[in-house]
Amino acid sequence: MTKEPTTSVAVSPAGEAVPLSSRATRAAERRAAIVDAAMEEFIARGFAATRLDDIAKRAGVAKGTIYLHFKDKESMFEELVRTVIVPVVAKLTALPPPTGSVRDLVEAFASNFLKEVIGTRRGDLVRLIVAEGPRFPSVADFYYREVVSRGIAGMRALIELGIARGEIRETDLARYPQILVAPAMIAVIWQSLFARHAPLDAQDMLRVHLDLIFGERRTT
Amino acid sequence: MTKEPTTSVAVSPAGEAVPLSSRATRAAERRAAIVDAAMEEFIARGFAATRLDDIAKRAGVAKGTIYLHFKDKESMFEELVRTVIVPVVAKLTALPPPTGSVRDLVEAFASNFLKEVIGTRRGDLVRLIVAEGPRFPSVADFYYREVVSRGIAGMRALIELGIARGEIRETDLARYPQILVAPAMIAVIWQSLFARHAPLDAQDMLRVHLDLIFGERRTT
Amino acid sequence: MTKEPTTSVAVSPAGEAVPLSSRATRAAERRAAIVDAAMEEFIARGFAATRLDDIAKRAGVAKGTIYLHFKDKESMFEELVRTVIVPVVAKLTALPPPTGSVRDLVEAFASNFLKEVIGTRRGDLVRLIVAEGPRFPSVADFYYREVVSRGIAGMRALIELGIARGEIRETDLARYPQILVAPAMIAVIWQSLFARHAPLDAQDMLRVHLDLIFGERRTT
Amino acid sequence: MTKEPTTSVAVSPAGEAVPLSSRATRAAERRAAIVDAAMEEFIARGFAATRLDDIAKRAGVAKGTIYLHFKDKESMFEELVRTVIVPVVAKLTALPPPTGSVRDLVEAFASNFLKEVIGTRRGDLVRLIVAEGPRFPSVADFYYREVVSRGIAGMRALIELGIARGEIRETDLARYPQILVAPAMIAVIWQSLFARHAPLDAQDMLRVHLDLIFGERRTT
DNA sequence: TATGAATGAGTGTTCATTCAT
DNA sequence: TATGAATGAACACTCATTCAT
Repeated sequence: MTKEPTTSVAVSPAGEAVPLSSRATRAAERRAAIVDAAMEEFIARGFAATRLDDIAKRAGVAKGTIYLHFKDKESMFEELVRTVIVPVVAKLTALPPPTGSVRDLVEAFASNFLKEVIGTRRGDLVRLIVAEGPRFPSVADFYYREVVSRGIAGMRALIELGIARGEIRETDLARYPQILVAPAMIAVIWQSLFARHAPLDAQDMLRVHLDLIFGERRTT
Repeated sequence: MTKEPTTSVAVSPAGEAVPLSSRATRAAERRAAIVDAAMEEFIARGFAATRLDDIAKRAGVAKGTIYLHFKDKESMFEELVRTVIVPVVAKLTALPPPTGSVRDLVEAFASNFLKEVIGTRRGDLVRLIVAEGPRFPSVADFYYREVVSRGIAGMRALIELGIARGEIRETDLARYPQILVAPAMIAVIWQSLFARHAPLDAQDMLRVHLDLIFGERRTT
Repeated sequence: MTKEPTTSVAVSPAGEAVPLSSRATRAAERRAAIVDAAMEEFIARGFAATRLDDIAKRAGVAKGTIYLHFKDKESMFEELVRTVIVPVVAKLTALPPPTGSVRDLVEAFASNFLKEVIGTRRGDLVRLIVAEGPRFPSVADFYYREVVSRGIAGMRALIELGIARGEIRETDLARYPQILVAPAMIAVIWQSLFARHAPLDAQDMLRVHLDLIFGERRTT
Repeated sequence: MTKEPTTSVAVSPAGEAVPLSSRATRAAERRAAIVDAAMEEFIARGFAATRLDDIAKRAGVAKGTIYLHFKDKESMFEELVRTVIVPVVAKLTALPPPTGSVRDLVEAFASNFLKEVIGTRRGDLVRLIVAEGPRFPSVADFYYREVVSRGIAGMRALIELGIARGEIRETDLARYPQILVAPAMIAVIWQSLFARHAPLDAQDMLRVHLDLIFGERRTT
């Protein structure tokens, strides 16, 4: 994903293959390559310790090229987070059809989260935001506005639905949707930090947690 | 606490009047001042962005002095985390008398955690470790060994006791003590990142979470 | 003059209506636009601090276009000075008819100089040459050969005429025509540097200077 | 002058020679070395084209050392001009005893100027200020305030004295002391730019100029 | 032991120049 | 011919580390 940013369709300098990559396309590809590479590096080393040289090398572009797309290192970091988060938000907003039990909904959600976030680049991004948030208020703000507040609102709606339908007994839970997602967040962080000491079966843990909330065991 | 480290009469963790500071005492004081200052700076800026100059200034010592106590910046960071964590571990190990209900125990624990960690320097330390862990495996290792694994073990013991006594119904919880502490960890991180967007009543949230686990409401 | 260089109908130094701009005309226009823009920028910032980007933007051409007209930044600077200086030299050479007194001649000359040079772009060019001369020997050489030596020769001729006619008493002046033009040069530099501190009435100053040389007061 | 900035008294690592250079002295020496080196480089290349690396090398210090004495390149340039100009001002202010004729005074002054400025580093400094003044208003301001305005005032006083004593006929000259110094300034610039094309006998030229002002020839 | 001046490798950023389109 | 995206060498400035005092 990060390795081959240079050509989109044809490589042959001869010409037979149609050069489908317009100037704009090429530019977009380069930008994407830079974003990917930067993501990788920022996650691995944090903002301050990341060298633009390394990003450029990894992206397969010259250092100066970065400055055609981003004002400076800080803006790059900020825009990067935005760029990467937006599609996640999109998926998050694309709520699944409200059929079946609330538990099913939440479980589907959790399952998706497990697949898409925990142990992936996106999970590392969460850790990155936790790490750099205090030094990048704009990033923390953006993340709160776009992800956290929406996520909390969505969870709250689900919880209230669960309460209304009698699936959830603990009515106060609606005041703290954070509780619903806390184990998932912990799982994300755990995988980054302690996976090699004690691997965590995130899926099973989340199931137990849902049992706690929805009251009964599910036979998977 | 961090501002006046140069005093030669000293406070001493215990409290008796100190004999006017021997050479060794002076050295220990200086080291403590450096540790305090470094803690503050590392938390505020992260490892890479922290300047030894600033640490020295804040500690009231010359830059060179730091090198009389620590080999280099990395070692300082690693030892620092150890130094600061040890007393926390001590308290954590000093488990309270096993009288009363398990819920009472856990609640006392949570209350202590609220007071001692959330919204304090120590809470920030947790975030710091999350942030820098991947780049400082030794720190992550140490933290896992000294804090996390012990904490998990302790929680598991409590949970098993709760199950044995019939206070906790969800027997699988013993497999994932992380669930018990997840909301507390989330609260720590939340305060660092989103407090100004949406302040979180950590105490109330933890109570709701315990209601979930222990099944019934507590009248505070 | 510098703002709208892209016009395709053109002005042509002469004045006749231009035949809708041939390819060659277009090229000449572009080159002129670049020269104007470069002049402006070099004067404002000096050679080293001037960016080709800015010149291109001001000239309304792409950066690469500059390289179709000039080999590189240095050549551009050198050719630029030549290009701008040539018409000045032309005027200077077009000595006015030698009628009337020498003082009248010199005064006409000074008056022209005041109008055409002091406080104008051309005056700034003089300062630019003073500034960059040492780093651009070819420019200094060219300027000396085309402007200074001719000017000195011309002044000397005038002075000798003045001496022959008895208008100038100080015969040694012929050895140092620089003295004749010194106040004018100082006025040029003064306007660039100190005008806002203490504006200088160049015209009046030159009159006083001529009184000094020609011995009597002139009633303006 | 610029080459040996490192030790002030003794070199021998042995120790017999008294190490007269205190810490403060050493620092002052280093600063002086940097100032000298910077002066040399700025004069040779102008502000923008001068590399701190070269200044450091020439001064015999590490690049970082420069930043112990100056905030950045700009401040260095500004302070440099101040530092170098101040002693000149001092001499200028130390007006010679007002005995003898005004012409004698002015001639002494000119003679001193010839020796101390024309063809020396200080003369180049004047050219440097002319060159960089527009981009460093603070430098132009300082130069005007400390040198130009004082110089003009001093010259005017002399001229008025000359008029009062009947040595100077042209009473309007008092309004433009610039005329008095113009040839000297021109000489300074001429030496920097055109000396190799046509060397100028500045001393003789100034004498002719004074003849013009004071009316009669002096037998040297 | 403590200092802080000095060092110089390292990094973000700029900009003249090139070249595929 | 004209473009402007891409390049990468160059440069100002920083900061961990050393060491003479």
